[in-house]
Amino acid sequence: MARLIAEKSDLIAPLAEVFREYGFEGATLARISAATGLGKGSLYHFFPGGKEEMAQAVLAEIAHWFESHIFTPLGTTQNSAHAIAGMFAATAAYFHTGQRVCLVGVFGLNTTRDRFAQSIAAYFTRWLHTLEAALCTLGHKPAQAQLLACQSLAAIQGGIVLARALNSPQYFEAALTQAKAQCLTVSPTPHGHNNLQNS
Amino acid sequence: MARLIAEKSDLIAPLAEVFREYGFEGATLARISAATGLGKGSLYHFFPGGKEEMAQAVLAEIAHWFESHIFTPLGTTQNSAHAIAGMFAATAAYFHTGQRVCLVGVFGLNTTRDRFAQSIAAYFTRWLHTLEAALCTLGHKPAQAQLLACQSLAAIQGGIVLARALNSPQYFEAALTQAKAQCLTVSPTPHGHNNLQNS
DNA sequence: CTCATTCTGTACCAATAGGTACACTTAATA
DNA sequence: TATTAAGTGTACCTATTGGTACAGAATGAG
Repeated sequence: MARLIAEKSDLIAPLAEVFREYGFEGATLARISAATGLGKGSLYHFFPGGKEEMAQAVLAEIAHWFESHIFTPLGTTQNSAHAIAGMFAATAAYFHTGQRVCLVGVFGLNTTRDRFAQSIAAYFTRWLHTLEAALCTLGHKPAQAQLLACQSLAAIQGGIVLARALNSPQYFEAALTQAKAQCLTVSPTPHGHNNLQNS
Repeated sequence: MARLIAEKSDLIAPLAEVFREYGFEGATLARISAATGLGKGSLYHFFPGGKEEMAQAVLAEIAHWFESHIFTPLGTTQNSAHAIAGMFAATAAYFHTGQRVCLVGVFGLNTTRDRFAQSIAAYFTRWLHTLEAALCTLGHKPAQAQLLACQSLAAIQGGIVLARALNSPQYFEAALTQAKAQCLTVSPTPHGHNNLQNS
């Protein structure tokens, strides 16, 4: 069997950058071709379904990355304060402090949402629920945990919007520190199972 | 002088909706034509500069709307608690509780930003500074006011992303109530000029 | 070396993109 | 009612769009 000259997995990263920069409609095959260094022939060899299949592959890769780098650590790290702080740190790194756009969020904002509704919804619900569970473990009341998780994801996404719009990462950081502080400050702990002992 | 059959001002609203739904690149002249009910001839009569001029006109109208409905009230309303609460309410109404996208934010997320960088930056800086001033008037310390303003705008923008992605306004509301509560809860007021007297 | 498979470049396609040219209609004014 | 400017529809232009077809190059297995 012939060795693969170009690996499909090597294409995901440049593909993702093109979709991020130009959106789904603006990501023309010419731009994709330039970013990957591959002609249409190769592109359609790897992705017979065209742009739609390319975007699906990118979304799948993103889902996989977040699963192993964000969601799993968030759900398994013993010290939940560490887990949550780690999530904020990993997120800030992934999004280049807001200078790099969230592809899933961007796809959700225009009609591209209709094509990828399932992947988009899955991404955010998974994140929301994992964070919520970690917040409960930390000692937040369930209702409060739900609210904090929602607020935190909004801060991340909104921080990206502001940082991009004003072309400065400081706005991402400002939005994030507030959310992070609120997550890690557990209320007067009436009966919650607080485990801040060794953070 | 002949009366205008179609008024330029009547075109802004449908134009804005097309740009919101499809983004700048996805807003084709065919879609614009369908949304406005005007053919290319009329469109280019009103906007000789084409799509770019249309988008600029929409951004200008948005800037004007926010100036009179959000920024001016925020800066002039005597009771600053009322002013800030009013801003949140007006914002939620404008964005249809997160179901309607912020065109300025969306434009900032992809390469469209480069075309309209000035309008985009002006929109957010104006909002940021006006809110910051109102928060100071309320009694927040300057540094805290700056942080809260940034956090609030991030909550709004992030709330839109979540509400769109998950197709439910509840996420917008969740993100907003937290931010609003923090803005209106002024810290133990050591020497700040708090004016919550008749809210 | 041979061969089957994988990969790639080129040529091609119909459809649509944004934009222009211009003759035509509409309608307020004088 | 004639004039004049504003507004409109249609035809047309070139460039680019996503996508297909396919011959040929690369490559490891036998």
